[in-house]
Amino acid sequence: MLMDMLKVLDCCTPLAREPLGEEKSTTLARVFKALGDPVRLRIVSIVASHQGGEACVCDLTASFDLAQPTISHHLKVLKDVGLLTSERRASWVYYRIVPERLAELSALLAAPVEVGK
Amino acid sequence: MLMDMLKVLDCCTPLAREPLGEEKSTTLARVFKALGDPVRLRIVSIVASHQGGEACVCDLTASFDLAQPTISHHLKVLKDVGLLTSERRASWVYYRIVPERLAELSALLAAPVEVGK
DNA sequence: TCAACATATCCATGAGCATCAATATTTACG
DNA sequence: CGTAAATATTGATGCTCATGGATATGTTGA
Repeated sequence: MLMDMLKVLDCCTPLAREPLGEEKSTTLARVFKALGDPVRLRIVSIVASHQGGEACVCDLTASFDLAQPTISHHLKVLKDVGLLTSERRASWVYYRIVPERLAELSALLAAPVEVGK
Repeated sequence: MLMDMLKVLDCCTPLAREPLGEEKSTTLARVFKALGDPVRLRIVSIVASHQGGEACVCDLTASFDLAQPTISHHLKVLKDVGLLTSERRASWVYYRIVPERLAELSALLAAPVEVGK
Protein backbone atom coordinates (compact mmCIF):
# COMPACT_ATOMS: atom_id res chain seq x y z
CA MET A 1 0.00 0.00 0.00
CA LEU A 2 3.03 2.16 0.43
CA MET A 3 3.78 1.31 -3.17
CA ASP A 4 0.37 2.49 -4.16
CA MET A 5 0.90 5.78 -2.49
CA LEU A 6 4.27 6.19 -4.14
CA LYS A 7 2.72 5.51 -7.49
CA VAL A 8 0.00 8.06 -6.92
CA LEU A 9 2.52 10.69 -5.95
CA ASP A 10 4.80 9.78 -8.77
CA CYS A 11 3.25 11.98 -11.38
CA CYS A 12 2.70 15.31 -9.63
CA THR A 13 2.06 17.93 -12.20
CA PRO A 14 1.82 21.40 -10.69
CA LEU A 15 -1.37 22.24 -8.88
CA ALA A 16 -2.26 24.92 -11.37
CA ARG A 17 -2.21 22.48 -14.26
CA GLU A 18 -5.43 20.68 -13.53
CA PRO A 19 -7.74 19.99 -10.61
CA LEU A 20 -6.66 17.16 -8.37
CA GLY A 21 -8.65 13.98 -8.39
CA GLU A 22 -10.44 12.88 -5.27
CA GLU A 23 -8.13 10.02 -4.39
CA LYS A 24 -4.98 11.91 -5.24
CA SER A 25 -5.99 14.87 -3.13
CA THR A 26 -6.67 12.52 -0.23
CA THR A 27 -3.27 10.91 -0.52
CA LEU A 28 -1.49 14.21 -0.90
CA ALA A 29 -3.40 15.83 1.94
CA ARG A 30 -2.13 13.09 4.22
CA VAL A 31 1.43 14.14 3.47
CA PHE A 32 0.72 17.82 3.94
CA LYS A 33 -1.09 17.08 7.18
CA ALA A 34 2.02 15.30 8.38
CA LEU A 35 3.95 18.51 7.72
CA GLY A 36 1.20 20.55 9.32
CA ASP A 37 2.58 20.24 12.80
CA PRO A 38 5.35 22.50 14.17
CA VAL A 39 7.16 19.65 15.88
CA ARG A 40 7.10 17.41 12.80
CA LEU A 41 8.21 20.24 10.55
CA ARG A 42 11.16 20.89 12.84
CA ILE A 43 11.94 17.19 12.94
CA VAL A 44 12.08 17.09 9.16
CA SER A 45 14.32 20.13 9.03
CA ILE A 46 16.59 18.80 11.74
CA VAL A 47 16.97 15.45 10.02
CA ALA A 48 17.39 17.04 6.61
CA SER A 49 20.06 19.45 7.75
CA HIS A 50 21.85 17.07 10.06
CA GLN A 51 25.33 16.01 9.12
CA GLY A 52 25.35 12.86 7.07
CA GLY A 53 21.70 13.44 6.23
CA GLU A 54 20.55 11.39 9.18
CA ALA A 55 19.76 11.80 12.84
CA CYS A 56 19.06 9.33 15.59
CA VAL A 57 16.07 9.59 17.87
CA CYS A 58 18.33 10.70 20.67
CA ASP A 59 19.30 13.75 18.63
CA LEU A 60 15.64 14.62 18.27
CA THR A 61 14.49 14.04 21.82
CA ALA A 62 17.31 16.32 22.88
CA SER A 63 16.02 19.05 20.57
CA PHE A 64 12.52 19.25 22.04
CA ASP A 65 10.94 19.69 25.42
CA LEU A 66 8.68 16.74 24.75
CA ALA A 67 8.41 13.24 26.09
CA GLN A 68 10.13 10.49 24.18
CA PRO A 69 6.89 8.70 23.20
CA THR A 70 5.69 11.92 21.65
CA ILE A 71 8.77 12.21 19.44
CA SER A 72 8.43 8.56 18.55
CA HIS A 73 4.81 9.15 17.57
CA HIS A 74 5.71 12.05 15.29
CA LEU A 75 8.46 10.02 13.67
CA LYS A 76 5.96 7.27 12.95
CA VAL A 77 3.58 9.73 11.33
CA LEU A 78 6.31 11.11 9.10
CA LYS A 79 7.46 7.62 8.24
CA ASP A 80 3.95 6.42 7.42
CA VAL A 81 3.50 9.09 4.76
CA GLY A 82 6.88 8.30 3.23
CA LEU A 83 8.70 11.45 4.28
CA LEU A 84 11.21 9.61 6.44
CA THR A 85 12.91 6.26 6.50
CA SER A 86 14.58 4.61 9.45
CA GLU A 87 17.42 2.22 9.94
CA ARG A 88 18.51 0.55 13.14
CA ARG A 89 22.23 0.42 13.85
CA ALA A 90 23.25 -0.95 17.20
CA SER A 91 21.03 0.50 19.89
CA TRP A 92 20.11 3.56 17.89
CA VAL A 93 17.62 4.17 15.14
CA TYR A 94 18.61 6.65 12.48
CA TYR A 95 16.10 8.59 10.45
CA ARG A 96 16.69 10.22 7.10
CA ILE A 97 14.45 12.10 4.73
CA VAL A 98 13.19 10.78 1.40
CA PRO A 99 14.33 13.53 -1.00
CA GLU A 100 12.07 12.32 -3.80
CA ARG A 101 9.07 12.84 -1.62
CA LEU A 102 10.04 16.43 -0.85
CA ALA A 103 10.81 17.02 -4.51
CA GLU A 104 7.35 15.78 -5.45
CA LEU A 105 5.67 18.20 -3.11
CA SER A 106 7.94 20.98 -4.27
CA ALA A 107 7.02 20.30 -7.88
CA LEU A 108 3.35 20.13 -7.02
CA LEU A 109 3.45 23.56 -5.41
CA ALA A 110 5.59 25.06 -8.16
CA ALA A 111 3.68 28.23 -8.89
CA PRO A 112 2.76 29.34 -12.37
CA VAL A 113 5.22 32.22 -12.47
CA GLU A 114 4.06 34.59 -15.15
CA VAL A 115 7.39 35.39 -16.72
CA GLY A 116 6.30 37.53 -19.60
CA LYS A 117 3.26 39.13 -18.08
CA MET B 1 7.92 43.71 -8.81
CA LEU B 2 10.38 41.12 -10.00
CA MET B 3 12.47 42.23 -7.09
CA ASP B 4 9.57 41.61 -4.77
CA MET B 5 9.16 38.14 -6.06
CA LEU B 6 12.84 37.40 -5.75
CA LYS B 7 12.78 38.69 -2.23
CA VAL B 8 9.90 36.43 -1.36
CA LEU B 9 11.61 33.44 -2.86
CA ASP B 10 14.80 34.34 -1.12
CA CYS B 11 13.24 34.38 2.31
CA CYS B 12 12.85 30.61 2.31
CA THR B 13 15.95 28.58 2.40
CA PRO B 14 15.40 24.91 1.76
CA LEU B 15 14.56 22.72 4.71
CA ALA B 16 17.81 20.87 4.39
CA ARG B 17 19.85 24.03 4.80
CA GLU B 18 19.32 24.55 8.50
CA PRO B 19 16.86 23.59 11.23
CA LEU B 20 13.74 25.69 11.37
CA GLY B 21 13.29 28.02 14.29
CA GLU B 22 10.43 27.47 16.67
CA GLU B 23 8.33 30.42 15.53
CA LYS B 24 8.99 29.86 11.85
CA SER B 25 8.06 26.21 12.08
CA THR B 26 4.81 27.18 13.80
CA THR B 27 3.93 29.67 11.08
CA LEU B 28 4.82 27.29 8.28
CA ALA B 29 3.03 24.38 9.90
CA ARG B 30 -0.15 26.43 9.87
CA VAL B 31 0.09 26.73 6.10
CA PHE B 32 0.82 23.06 5.60
CA LYS B 33 -2.02 22.17 7.92
CA ALA B 34 -4.31 24.23 5.73
CA LEU B 35 -3.19 22.10 2.78
CA GLY B 36 -3.53 18.96 4.87
CA ASP B 37 -7.19 18.47 4.04
CA PRO B 38 -8.40 16.76 0.84
CA VAL B 39 -11.17 19.27 0.28
CA ARG B 40 -8.92 22.28 0.75
CA LEU B 41 -6.25 20.79 -1.47
CA ARG B 42 -8.82 20.28 -4.20
CA ILE B 43 -10.11 23.79 -3.71
CA VAL B 44 -6.63 25.17 -4.21
CA SER B 45 -6.11 23.10 -7.33
CA ILE B 46 -9.49 24.06 -8.73
CA VAL B 47 -8.89 27.75 -8.16
CA ALA B 48 -5.32 27.57 -9.45
CA SER B 49 -6.27 25.75 -12.62
CA HIS B 50 -9.48 27.64 -13.28
CA GLN B 51 -9.60 29.90 -16.28
CA GLY B 52 -8.60 33.44 -15.45
CA GLY B 53 -6.86 32.16 -12.34
CA GLU B 54 -9.97 32.68 -10.27
CA ALA B 55 -13.14 30.87 -9.27
CA CYS B 56 -16.26 31.98 -7.49
CA VAL B 57 -17.73 30.14 -4.54
CA CYS B 58 -20.52 28.87 -6.72
CA ASP B 59 -17.93 27.05 -8.87
CA LEU B 60 -16.60 25.36 -5.76
CA THR B 61 -19.85 24.40 -4.11
CA ALA B 62 -20.76 22.78 -7.41
CA SER B 63 -17.57 20.71 -7.33
CA PHE B 64 -18.19 19.09 -3.97
CA ASP B 65 -20.89 17.12 -2.27
CA LEU B 66 -20.64 19.34 0.76
CA ALA B 67 -22.82 21.98 2.32
CA GLN B 68 -22.17 25.57 1.39
CA PRO B 69 -21.07 26.61 4.90
CA THR B 70 -18.46 23.87 4.82
CA ILE B 71 -16.94 25.22 1.61
CA SER B 72 -17.07 28.72 3.05
CA HIS B 73 -15.24 27.50 6.12
CA HIS B 74 -12.46 25.89 4.08
CA LEU B 75 -12.08 29.04 2.02
CA LYS B 76 -11.66 31.05 5.19
CA VAL B 77 -8.97 28.70 6.43
CA LEU B 78 -7.05 28.97 3.16
CA LYS B 79 -7.44 32.72 3.16
CA ASP B 80 -6.30 33.08 6.76
CA VAL B 81 -2.97 31.44 6.02
CA GLY B 82 -2.43 33.59 2.95
CA LEU B 83 -2.92 30.93 0.30
CA LEU B 84 -5.99 32.58 -1.21
CA THR B 85 -7.34 36.06 -1.69
CA SER B 86 -10.90 37.03 -2.37
CA GLU B 87 -12.63 39.82 -4.23
CA ARG B 88 -16.32 40.57 -4.35
CA ARG B 89 -17.82 41.47 -7.69
CA ALA B 90 -21.56 41.86 -7.84
CA SER B 91 -23.18 39.04 -5.93
CA TRP B 92 -20.25 36.73 -6.33
CA VAL B 93 -16.99 36.39 -4.48
CA TYR B 94 -14.01 35.31 -6.53
CA TYR B 95 -11.04 33.53 -5.02
CA ARG B 96 -7.55 33.35 -6.49
CA ILE B 97 -4.35 31.81 -5.24
CA VAL B 98 -1.34 33.77 -3.97
CA PRO B 99 1.48 32.45 -6.16
CA GLU B 100 4.19 33.81 -3.89
CA ARG B 101 2.85 31.70 -1.09
CA LEU B 102 3.01 28.53 -3.14
CA ALA B 103 6.46 29.47 -4.40
CA GLU B 104 7.58 29.95 -0.83
CA LEU B 105 6.51 26.45 0.13
CA SER B 106 7.92 25.01 -3.07
CA ALA B 107 11.30 26.57 -2.36
CA LEU B 108 11.21 25.38 1.21
CA LEU B 109 10.66 21.80 0.13
CA ALA B 110 13.19 21.93 -2.66
CA ALA B 111 15.37 18.99 -1.79
CA PRO B 112 19.06 18.70 -2.53
CA VAL B 113 18.47 15.49 -4.40
CA GLU B 114 21.69 15.27 -6.36
CA VAL B 115 23.85 17.94 -4.82
CA GLY B 116 27.20 16.39 -4.31
CA LYS B 117 28.03 13.98 -1.52
C1' DT C 1 21.49 -14.15 32.89
C1' DC C 2 21.04 -9.56 34.53
C1' DA C 3 21.16 -4.54 34.28
C1' DA C 4 21.17 -0.31 31.78
C1' DC C 5 20.00 2.16 27.81
C1' DA C 6 17.41 3.34 23.36
C1' DT C 7 13.23 3.16 21.06
C1' DA C 8 8.45 1.70 20.18
C1' DT C 9 3.70 0.60 21.56
C1' DC C 10 -0.46 0.98 24.41
C1' DC C 11 -3.80 3.61 26.72
C1' DA C 12 -6.22 7.61 28.40
C1' DT C 13 -7.32 12.53 28.05
C1' DG C 14 -8.08 17.06 26.67
C1' DA C 15 -7.93 20.10 22.69
C1' DG C 16 -8.81 20.98 17.93
C1' DC C 17 -11.38 20.32 13.77
C1' DA C 18 -14.69 19.02 9.78
C1' DT C 19 -19.36 19.10 9.07
C1' DC C 20 -24.04 20.89 8.75
C1' DA C 21 -28.46 23.25 10.09
C1' DA C 22 -30.02 27.64 11.14
C1' DT C 23 -29.35 32.27 10.64
C1' DA C 24 -27.20 36.63 9.27
C1' DT C 25 -25.26 39.61 5.70
C1' DT C 26 -24.74 41.37 1.21
C1' DT C 27 -26.20 42.29 -3.48
C1' DA C 28 -29.37 42.51 -7.42
C1' DC C 29 -33.66 43.45 -9.33
C1' DG C 30 -38.74 44.43 -9.58
C1' DC D 1 -39.40 48.77 -0.03
C1' DG D 2 -39.49 43.43 -0.67
C1' DT D 3 -37.90 39.21 -2.50
C1' DA D 4 -34.51 36.10 -4.15
C1' DA D 5 -29.83 34.67 -4.69
C1' DA D 6 -24.86 34.33 -3.11
C1' DT D 7 -21.92 34.06 0.62
C1' DA D 8 -20.55 34.33 5.54
C1' DT D 9 -21.23 33.44 10.49
C1' DT D 10 -22.88 30.92 14.51
C1' DG D 11 -23.64 26.98 17.33
C1' DA D 12 -23.66 22.12 18.08
C1' DT D 13 -21.74 17.46 17.42
C1' DG D 14 -18.93 13.66 16.53
C1' DC D 15 -14.35 12.50 15.35
C1' DT D 16 -9.33 13.07 15.03
C1' DC D 17 -5.12 14.00 17.18
C1' DA D 18 -1.10 15.66 20.16
C1' DT D 19 0.65 14.53 24.48
C1' DG D 20 2.55 11.83 28.24
C1' DG D 21 2.65 7.89 31.65
C1' DA D 22 3.20 3.10 31.84
C1' DT D 23 4.94 -0.64 29.60
C1' DA D 24 6.99 -3.55 26.00
C1' DT D 25 10.76 -4.59 22.78
C1' DG D 26 15.40 -4.61 21.46
C1' DT D 27 20.43 -3.89 22.14
C1' DT D 28 24.82 -3.72 24.64
C1' DG D 29 27.95 -5.07 28.00
C1' DA D 30 29.36 -7.45 32.23
